[in-house]
Amino acid sequence: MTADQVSTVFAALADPTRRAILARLAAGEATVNELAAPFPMSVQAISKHLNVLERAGLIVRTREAQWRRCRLEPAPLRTLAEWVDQYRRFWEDRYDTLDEYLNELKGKDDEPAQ
Amino acid sequence: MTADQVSTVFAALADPTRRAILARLAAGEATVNELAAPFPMSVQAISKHLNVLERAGLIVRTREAQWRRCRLEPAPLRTLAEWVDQYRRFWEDRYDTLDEYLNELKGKDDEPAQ
DNA sequence: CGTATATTCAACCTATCGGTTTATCAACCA
DNA sequence: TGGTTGATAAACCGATAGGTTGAATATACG
Repeated sequence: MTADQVSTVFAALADPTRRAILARLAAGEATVNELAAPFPMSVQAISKHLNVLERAGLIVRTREAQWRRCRLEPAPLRTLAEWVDQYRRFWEDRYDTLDEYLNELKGKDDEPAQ
Repeated sequence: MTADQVSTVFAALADPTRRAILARLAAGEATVNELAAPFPMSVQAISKHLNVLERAGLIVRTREAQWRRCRLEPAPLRTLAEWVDQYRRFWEDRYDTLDEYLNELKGKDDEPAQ
C-alpha cells in the first residue's frame, strides 16, 4: 500500500456519513437508494460518497439491471488496521523506552540545537 | 471517543506530511524548526500541521524558553487502532458469513425493494 | 537596551470537499 | 413506444484545507 493509498483510505474514513455507510454495508449488500434512505441528504450526495469509498477500495459496486449493488471490500481496512497497529506499537515502545530513558539520563539541562 | 473525535483523528492522519511528522516524533521529542527542516515547505506550514495534530490529540506541545517541544501522545492512536480493528473483524465476519450465507440461500432471483 | 532566534498570527490564494439542483443515461414495464 | 425508476453527470456554491508571505510576539543574549 503506497503512502498515497494510505492517505486516500484515511480521508475516506474521516467522514461520519461514509463511516455510517460502511457500517450499514456490514449488515449486507445494499443499493444506492437503500443506503441513502436514512440520511438527511440527497441521493446524489450519497452517490458521491460512494465514489470516494470506491476510489479508496473500501467498497465495490456491481451493476444489476438498473440497480447498483454495493458491498464492502474489507482488504484495505485490514491493511490499514495493520498499519495503525504497527505504528501504535512502535510509538508506544519508542516513547516509553528510548525517549524517556534518554531524558532521564541527560537530565533537564539540555537544549535543542539551533 | 465521539464520532467527531474519530473524524478528527482520521483527517489528521490523512496527510502524508503529518504522518511523516509523527514518524519523526517516534524517534523522540523535537522542536518546530527541527521538525520543519526535512520538508520542502515553510516553518509556518509545519506549525499549522502541528496545530492539526494537537487538536486531534496526537501530540502535545510544551513551552520551553523560546522553543516549543513536541512529543507524541499515543493514546488516540491506540483508541483508533482498536476502533479500526473492531470494525475490520466485524466486517470480515459479517461479510464472510451472514451475507454470503443469505445470498446462497436466496439464490439470484431476488431484487431490492423499491 | 537592542538584536537575533523560535514560533505564531493574520491575510491571502488556489484547490478540494460536501452539499445542492438540474439534466442525462440506462433499464424495466404497461 | 413512452413513461417510470435507479443512478450518475454536470454545473454551481459556500466552507475548509494547505500552502504562501509578511508582521507580531516572546525569549535569550551581547
